[in-house]
Amino acid sequence: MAPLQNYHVLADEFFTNRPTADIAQDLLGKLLIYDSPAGQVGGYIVETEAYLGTEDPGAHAYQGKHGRANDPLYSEAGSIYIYAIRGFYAFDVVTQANNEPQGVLIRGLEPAIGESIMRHNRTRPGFELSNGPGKLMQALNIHDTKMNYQHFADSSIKIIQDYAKIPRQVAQSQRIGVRTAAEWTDHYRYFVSGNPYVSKTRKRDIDFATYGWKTN
DNA sequence: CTGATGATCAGCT
DNA sequence: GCTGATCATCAGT
Repeated sequence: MAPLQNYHVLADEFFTNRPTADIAQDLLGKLLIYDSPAGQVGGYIVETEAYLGTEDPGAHAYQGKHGRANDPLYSEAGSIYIYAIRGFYAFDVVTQANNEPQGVLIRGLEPAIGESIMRHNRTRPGFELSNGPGKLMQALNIHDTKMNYQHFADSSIKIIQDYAKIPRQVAQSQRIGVRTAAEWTDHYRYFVSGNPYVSKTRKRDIDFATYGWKTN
């Protein structure tokens, strides 16, 4: 797909007024684009995780934790929250109203725009381009938190409503790298079943014919 | 190919 | 100093 000039970012209402778990599922198939210094890059969201605020033992805002690093989570819906983890960076969309620190972690991207630029940003071959939260940030060439607090309406990163794909089947699992009580572990990671850019996908589970998208 | 292990660094205490 | 919403490597199928 060639770089896009005409599109509509997802409205603020997309990120409010319903459970963050629902928002995380509806983000699958949406196109994320980034106007990087090297040119426009982007891809389809294939894996997400929901983080549900102060009650969620896996969330950065658990028990009201609130500091400089996670403050963007407390800002308005549709804002960007980037954080550092073990030498890498990861990317969240903030959901719900101000001061309601919920968000959706973007964990996998199927490249669609500027793939050659993304490949140049990563040394690993094949699907390892962007099948994980830290990996996709390397592919986008984002290595800091400077875009924190920016809103999709006026950021060089955005998630748009045009050109979206529809998953044939959305699968769910426990969240990766989060170990908490059982009631919080089962249902908050969502992914396009059969898509190879989903992290931890086994080769035999890839649907090479459709990559897990509806084709008609 | 798959599962386990060590590396690594920003942010908090 | 310590702690991860992780990644690349390696040894065993």
